[in-house]
Amino acid sequence: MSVVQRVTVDTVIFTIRDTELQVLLVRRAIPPFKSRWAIPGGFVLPHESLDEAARRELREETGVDDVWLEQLYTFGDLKRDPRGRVVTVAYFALVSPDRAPPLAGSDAADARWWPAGNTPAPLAFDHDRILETALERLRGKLAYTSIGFELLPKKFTLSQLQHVHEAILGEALDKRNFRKRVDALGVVRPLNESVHDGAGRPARLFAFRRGKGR
Amino acid sequence: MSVVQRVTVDTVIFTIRDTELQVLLVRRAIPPFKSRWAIPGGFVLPHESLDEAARRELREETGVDDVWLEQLYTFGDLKRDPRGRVVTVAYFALVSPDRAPPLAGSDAADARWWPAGNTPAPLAFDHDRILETALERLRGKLAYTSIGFELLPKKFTLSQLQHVHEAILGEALDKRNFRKRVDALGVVRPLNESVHDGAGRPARLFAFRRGKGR
DNA sequence: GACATTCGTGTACCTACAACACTAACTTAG
DNA sequence: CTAAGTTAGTGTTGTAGGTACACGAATGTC
Repeated sequence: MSVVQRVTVDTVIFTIRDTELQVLLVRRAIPPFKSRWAIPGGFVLPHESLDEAARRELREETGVDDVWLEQLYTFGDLKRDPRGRVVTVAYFALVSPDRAPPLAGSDAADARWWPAGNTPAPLAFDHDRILETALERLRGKLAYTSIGFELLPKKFTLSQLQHVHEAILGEALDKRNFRKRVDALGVVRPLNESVHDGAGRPARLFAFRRGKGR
Repeated sequence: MSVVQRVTVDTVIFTIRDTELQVLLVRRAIPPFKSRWAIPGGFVLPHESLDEAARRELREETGVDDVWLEQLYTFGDLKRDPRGRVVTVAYFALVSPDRAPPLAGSDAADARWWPAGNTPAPLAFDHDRILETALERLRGKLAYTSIGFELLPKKFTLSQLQHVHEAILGEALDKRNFRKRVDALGVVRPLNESVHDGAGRPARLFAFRRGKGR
């Protein structure tokens, strides 16, 4: 059979750090695009499904597992890789900051978190486009799903949740309207605990009421 | 390089026939799944992008080009093909009934349109799942895009447009509310023509105001 | 010309979203 | 210990969009 292709998975890994949406990038050590930053990824091995390959990559880069992982889009332009055609199945992952490693990266020495809106462009390959696609999807799903909770620890305050939404959407939200909407969704459960970080009144902790996943 | 895979594109081709959403299937002439019905598709050739491969398949099956074509999802489970792993990038296409060939199929002798909700299950491979995914996407996009127009000729009546939506959603819609919504969208332009098919009052014809594409 | 068929139109209710400001609980500085 | 600073928490009102609902108009058929 001669119609074979090289197939990779690339995973856009998001987290929240410093009340900001950040993305994990690795610096390429070898050509092509040597020393440019790239979305972590690698070849799909013969014995694993696409989802398994994405999960393996994620584990290798961050050490975490059991996080939100979703297929994004498949890119297969002829000239996206100068070495010849490589089809890449892009995924995106959401890692809560309490599980995300501070500096990340076990194998790639040069790996770090970058603000999602301020990456060291241009990235390698067509990765700017992949990142842009991931951001669009993330923003789109925020409105009509509970995906925002994936970026928070199990216990969180409503202000933290609001900051996540604001970081992703890039705009300020009204506190009362936000809390009203969250309440109407019925997906959070108040706990009998508070936290007090720094100044101000202590905040009630909440937990996500899982419908499925996580 | 040993990490290579077989990659195919499969295209779910929709049209409207007899005021019903229908899908084009081909009957397999060879194993595996010999004589089972399947979504048309084929291998991606080395010199073409994924989009080009999908467009070529569509042209080969239906003879049409220049129709709505959108990438759906990529399926790469290990056992979706008994011969070994084949990654398939699924697309879906919307063909208006005035361009869709009545019986369709140039190369595959056994090709025909089936009601989308009543296909000869089980289909070959994981094609039932692919079809289901395509239907979900189509229903989802109907609400917030102008995708419904892709399934109509250039000139159409509002009743026809409503029938398209009802066929896809599988439920009856209120005529006045539907027209109000279409009018509010501002994407149709009334023509100074009417059609009269069979009985009843003649219907005004409308045209789609293209914002992009088609 | 009576009947069947499809086209075309408006109003009232209700629900979801947007705008908007103050009090509560705690820490820090003086 | 008191005043000032900081973050948490809470309701109401207006508006826009969605849903429910019924009849006259234009044509063909018997």
